[in-house]
Formats: sequence, structure tokens, C-alpha cells
Amino acid sequence: MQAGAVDNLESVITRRCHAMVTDRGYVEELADVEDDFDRWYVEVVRKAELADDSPVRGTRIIRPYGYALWENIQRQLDDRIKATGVENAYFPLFIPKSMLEREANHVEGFAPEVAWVTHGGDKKLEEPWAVRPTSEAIICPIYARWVQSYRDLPILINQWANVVRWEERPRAFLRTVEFLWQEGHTAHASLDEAEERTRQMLDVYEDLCVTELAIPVVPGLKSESEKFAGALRTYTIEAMMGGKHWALQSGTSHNLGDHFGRVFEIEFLDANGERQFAFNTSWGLSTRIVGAVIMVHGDERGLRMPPRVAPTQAVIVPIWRKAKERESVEAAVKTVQQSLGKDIRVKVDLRDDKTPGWKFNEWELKGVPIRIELGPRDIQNEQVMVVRRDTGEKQPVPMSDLPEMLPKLLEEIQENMMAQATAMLNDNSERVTEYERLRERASANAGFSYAFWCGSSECEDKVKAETHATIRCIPFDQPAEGGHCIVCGSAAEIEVVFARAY
RNA sequence: CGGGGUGUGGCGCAGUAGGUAGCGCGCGGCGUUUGGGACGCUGAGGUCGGAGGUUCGAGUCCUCUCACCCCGACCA
Repeated sequence: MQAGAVDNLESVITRRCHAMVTDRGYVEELADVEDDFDRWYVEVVRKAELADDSPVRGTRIIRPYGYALWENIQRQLDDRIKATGVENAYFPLFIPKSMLEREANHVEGFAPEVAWVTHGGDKKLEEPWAVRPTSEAIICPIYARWVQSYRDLPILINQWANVVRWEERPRAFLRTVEFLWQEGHTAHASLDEAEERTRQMLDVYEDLCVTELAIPVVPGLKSESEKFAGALRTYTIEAMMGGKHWALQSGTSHNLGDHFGRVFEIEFLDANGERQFAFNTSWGLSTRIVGAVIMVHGDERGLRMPPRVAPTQAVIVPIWRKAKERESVEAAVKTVQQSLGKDIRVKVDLRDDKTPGWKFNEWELKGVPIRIELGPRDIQNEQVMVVRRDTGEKQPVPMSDLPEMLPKLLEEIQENMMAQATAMLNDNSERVTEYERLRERASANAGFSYAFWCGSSECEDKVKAETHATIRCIPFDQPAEGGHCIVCGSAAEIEVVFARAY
């Protein structure tokens, strides 16, 4: 036996022992979700085939399984957006430099992360084009053309698009140089109406997260320093990720006031014949949300897909020994599959080069909510074995009960996952009154810390510099009475959420 | 942009003293297997990130360069 072989044998033995000790079954080569969450994330993304590395720095390939998840989320969100009266359209990828620079705060905010097109073929452009980091600067001037009268308002448009932001430290789904999102852009005749729309769309995002993704969120207002470049105010939903309990800004909605209306001259005559500038909103939710699904629900065995958006809701794994058995098992599988109809997304794993055990592990890694095992013994008893991904619970179910039982079970899993995610959020949130406690919690990755804040950027900056925690939002849900600023101790009216963020 | 690290078959790695590459996984074929990541036999696959240099001879030594990863400042 050669040295290499011995080493390898030892490493295999070590892995097996480790697996037994930590009770992780046969899940191999996946970093521990508690000990090394960042590596776990990277590995899950790759092994579950959600995304792959790309030859271009900072960009990732979204593989079919990851894209299917995104498409399901997209569909749910698109329906909700349209239900509020918004229509989809498409605006260009490129924005002339001068247009991007019209709104001062906007340019300043995005300048460091804009990619520029300077040449067309071998001809240098008169004026460079920005690759859109967001589309206000190209959409608003068009709106200006479309609006003359208050009767032309509101304009309610959404687009599904890719955007580019030159990020330094990319992470699959969470922060990539190019990413996919939807961006809604509306124009209104009054600030009140714009405000109403801004809040309405934040509610849409919250509903999407809670209802479809089983992700509880803390909705609120961003502080001045955290708001969108050029906005009057920014609302956000903040979700708590598993592992390190950091926050992830999961969707934002901006009331742009008339800042963009003025600089892009979206001017109209109101009912009194007075000239006015339009009020705008913009709101976006990106593929980043896929990262949230991974990090909120994943466990030591890999992903756990929320049933409502799971690309595959149930996978049937046939089991056989002999060719004869195979025949009858595959026939039974077909019958079961047909009995389930089109209401649930079922996949049958007929691969004969993988053992059932291998398939179990793979589908668990991929987070399929329900596994159905069907073998000779089951055919005998006219049943199947049903295994829940969320609890690992395994039970025999009569084949005839399956069509009725499965949709219910999927809902139950969805609810259970929401309950678990809510428990995680609550268990890792604390109201703090001492600065030292805030510091402790930040360094211990203890989650969200609720504390009073006087509103000064000095206090905000101090916390950020000393603890790395930032004000994630000023929650809508505020305590009845005021208190004292966690930093300076002066009287404070508002409570904020401090947390480290992705 | 500052600090640290790594580049060797698809992936993970080894390569001791310079002598023109090796292991595991994976992959193809055949056979036995299949209720929690099966096994045997057999086969294909790399010029060692790139450029230059030292040397009879470089994966190994030297110089330059590129890329990627990790840690810090900015971000949906």
C-alpha cells in the first residue's frame, strides 16, 4: 500500500468518525453550519447547484436549480406588484454620463460602483455611458416626456432587469457585480400619494417574505446615513440570517420626494393650472433574497426550501434490488406520480447509477421539502414512505391518501419553517439599555439589539466604528414611551435595531 | 486600496535532495449491487497560472507578472 492511500484511508476514517460524533449522518464535506457559517454558505451554494463560479471576477453563474427558485420568487412578486396596478416595461442598460450626474446625491452615492462604457467598437464615445447601477437617471427623464398634466399621473411602472455595481467583495447572491432584480419606478402628483405608494410596496415585500419564503422581517425606516442616494427617505425590511445572526436588507422602498422630479424636470400642471414637479418612488428586491432563503432556513444537512417556492416540492426515490422489482417499482412510481397531478411539483429520481442512500443525501442537501420512498415492501402494503426535510420525520402513508395528504403536508412544513425562523429572530433579539451590552452582543454575533437612539449621526458612527453594528432600521413598531440614547445617554424618542449586516 | 495566503488532471491534494508528474474523489466501459452517500476489474484525462532567467536538465531555484481566496475600509 502506498503512502497516499494510507493517508486517504485515514482521512476517510476521520471523516466517518467525525460524522458519527457530531451526528451528522453521512453528510460529508459540508462545513459545519454553526462553527463555520460563511464556508457552509459557499459550499451549500456550490454543492446544491444553486450557483457556480464565473471566469469574470465578481460575477456568478446562476444554475438551473437556483434560477428555478428565483423564478418562483419572481412569479409571486410579479403577481403582487401587478395586483397593485403597476405595469411592467423595460428601459435601457446604459445611461449617458450627464444624465446619471443630474441628481447630486445620487451620483455621489453611486460613483464608486459604476462601470463605464467608453468605446463602441474601436471608436471612443463622445460621452461615456454608465452601465446602470439602478435606473432612476434614465427613467425619470423619460417620465418627464410623458407627463404634462396631473391627468398623466400617476405613472406606475416596474422592470425586471440586471444591474451592475462594481463591488469589492462579492458573495454569491448576496453581493455580486451583476445582479438581477426588479425595480419599480412611480411618479405622482403629490408627496402623500408617493409616500403611500412607498409604504404599500414595502408591505408587498414583507408579504412576499412572510407568506412565500417563510422569512419574518423587521420593517422600518432607514437612518439618514443608510438611506438611498438621492431619496427623501428609505424604508426597508430586515431579515435575520442563521449562523451568525447578521441582518440582511431584503427589500427597500424609497420615497424620492421631488428631488428627481426637479432635476429631471418632470413638470406638470395641476388641477388649478399651477406648475408642479412630480414626486417619485422607487423600490427594489433582488436575487439577494435567494441568499436569505439559504441562510435563514439551511441546516447542517444543507438547504431547506420553503415549499411554496421550492423548485421541487417532492421527490420520489424508487428502490429495488432485482430487475423484476425494478419493473414493478417503476410502474408504481408512475401511478403515484400521476395520482398527484399537477398541483405539486414532483420529481422522480430514476437514476440507476446512484444508490437510494446517495439520493436521499443529495435531495436533502438540495432542500426538497418532501421525499417519497417507494420500494417492493411498500408496493406490498400499498403505501409509500414519506419523509419531511424540515423535521426528518418518516412515516408510511397509504398510496391512496397521498394526493390529499401531500398539499397539506407542504403547508404544514411551510408553517413550521416560518415558526422556526420566527423563533430564531425572537431568540436572538434583545432590548438593550447599556452600551457595553450592545458591544458585547455585536462581538458575540448575538443578533438584533433594540436600543434607543438620540438621532445624531455622531452616536450612530460611534457604534459602527466600535462594534461594526449599524442601524438596520427604525422599526415601525415603536415602544410606547421614550428612553435614553444607548450611546450618549440623552433623551431619545426612537428605538432602532442595531446589528451587523451582510 | 492596506495585510495574509494559494496557484499541479473536473474537484481536493502530494511531489521530499533539481532528473521531464502521483494519490483520492469524480468521469467512461464491464460485472456484481441498490430501504441512509456500494464494490471489483478496467480505461481516459495534466506539462505543473503566465513570461523570462540559472542549469546538461526546473513543478522544484531566481526575477517579473497575472489570477483567485481570506482579513480590514464601501455596498441591494
